[in-house]
Amino acid sequence: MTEPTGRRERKKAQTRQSLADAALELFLERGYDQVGVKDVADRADVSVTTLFKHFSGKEALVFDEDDDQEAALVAAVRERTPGQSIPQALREHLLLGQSRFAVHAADPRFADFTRMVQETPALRDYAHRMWTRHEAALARAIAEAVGAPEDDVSCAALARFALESRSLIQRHPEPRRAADEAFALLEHGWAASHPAG
Amino acid sequence: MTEPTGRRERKKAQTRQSLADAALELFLERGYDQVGVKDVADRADVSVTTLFKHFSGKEALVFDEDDDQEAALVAAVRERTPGQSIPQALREHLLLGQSRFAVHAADPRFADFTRMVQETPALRDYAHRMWTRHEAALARAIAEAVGAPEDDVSCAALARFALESRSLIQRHPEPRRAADEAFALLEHGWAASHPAG
DNA sequence: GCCGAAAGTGTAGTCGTTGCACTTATTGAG
DNA sequence: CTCAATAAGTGCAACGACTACACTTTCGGC
Repeated sequence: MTEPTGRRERKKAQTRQSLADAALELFLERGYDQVGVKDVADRADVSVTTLFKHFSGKEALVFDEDDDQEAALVAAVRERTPGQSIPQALREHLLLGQSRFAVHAADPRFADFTRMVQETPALRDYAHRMWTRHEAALARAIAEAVGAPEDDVSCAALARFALESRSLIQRHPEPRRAADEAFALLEHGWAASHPAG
Repeated sequence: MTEPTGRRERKKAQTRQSLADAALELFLERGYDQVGVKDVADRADVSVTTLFKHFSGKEALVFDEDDDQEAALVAAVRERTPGQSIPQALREHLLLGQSRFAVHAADPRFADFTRMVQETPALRDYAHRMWTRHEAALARAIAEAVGAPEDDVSCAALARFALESRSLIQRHPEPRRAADEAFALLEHGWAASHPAG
């Protein structure tokens, strides 16, 4: 699967990993804002210049570059089980990620990590950005799925709202229930549950 | 109405205004990223230190601190015309701001300004932040209006989605139509307009 | 008139980030 | 095997946003 890479690429990957590890340790130890990129580079025994050759910025040190998240999102729409609505498919996709989450939730390291991300504005924002980056692709996928024009506003809105739901769900103590409510709103509308106003 | 200010406060306001003016001119002239805070301070004939006593950061130089936007948002929900739904009230509130927009759209200066904001990531993000900052207050207002618990997820979701709609609407060539579609989705749900998926 | 508060100044510093010129190691081709 | 191209890594100097500090000036209330 992950094959015959030369010594060069191996060393490169190793350096990258050292940096990521050093960053995570230090950030968890002292807190993100209390750690300088110099500290991270030092612990990884690497120069600051090298650090920035591997990561686009300080925040990127703690997030994996997941190029396939976009593909997974699009697939969730395109290959949803027949008869299932798009909002429902997206809700399930989100909960899947959420549960992959819960698996590791036992590991206290992981819990501390997500806590730190949520409490550090720079990291919170960065994570949100990485996630909502796929809005355009998702909007296109939805439009294609229902045969709407590529720039249809409803589709763009659904894409935006669905992606925004993630942080809504994540900060809730009971993610599944939160997801159900948020996506019920998207699916059936405000009027359905609040006829009064 | 807003008078009896001493010479002190007048000078302070004047300094602030000089800075805002200098910043706007320079940013429109050369582009946001091509201008340093030093340049702005120099043109306003003020030290950099003073600049930061008046503005929390470089981005804040071009935005008015509107403390009443939150109040207006809450009022739009609380004092909506009887029989009007909350999403509709919010749609109208957004379009009102949008039209106050259109009034000035004739001024080419203003058009250039908004173009610059949309094209400069730092400013786009800052504006978005300033706007969505009122999410919690809006969510509370909605919850109160329908008699739901203060932390109700549907209300929080509606607040988030309504606020997010703004940028969706703003980037659309036909704002009114975009607003209608986005808020129709919120009001009646995806299923209402897309029974197929 | 006096005194404290508040506006403004200059300097020096931190921190993230980049550019540059350089060394070193790996690789592929002849 | 050799050599040159390439890419990783280094150290230094710099830039730009921003802050801390110690200081001067200027109002405004008593």
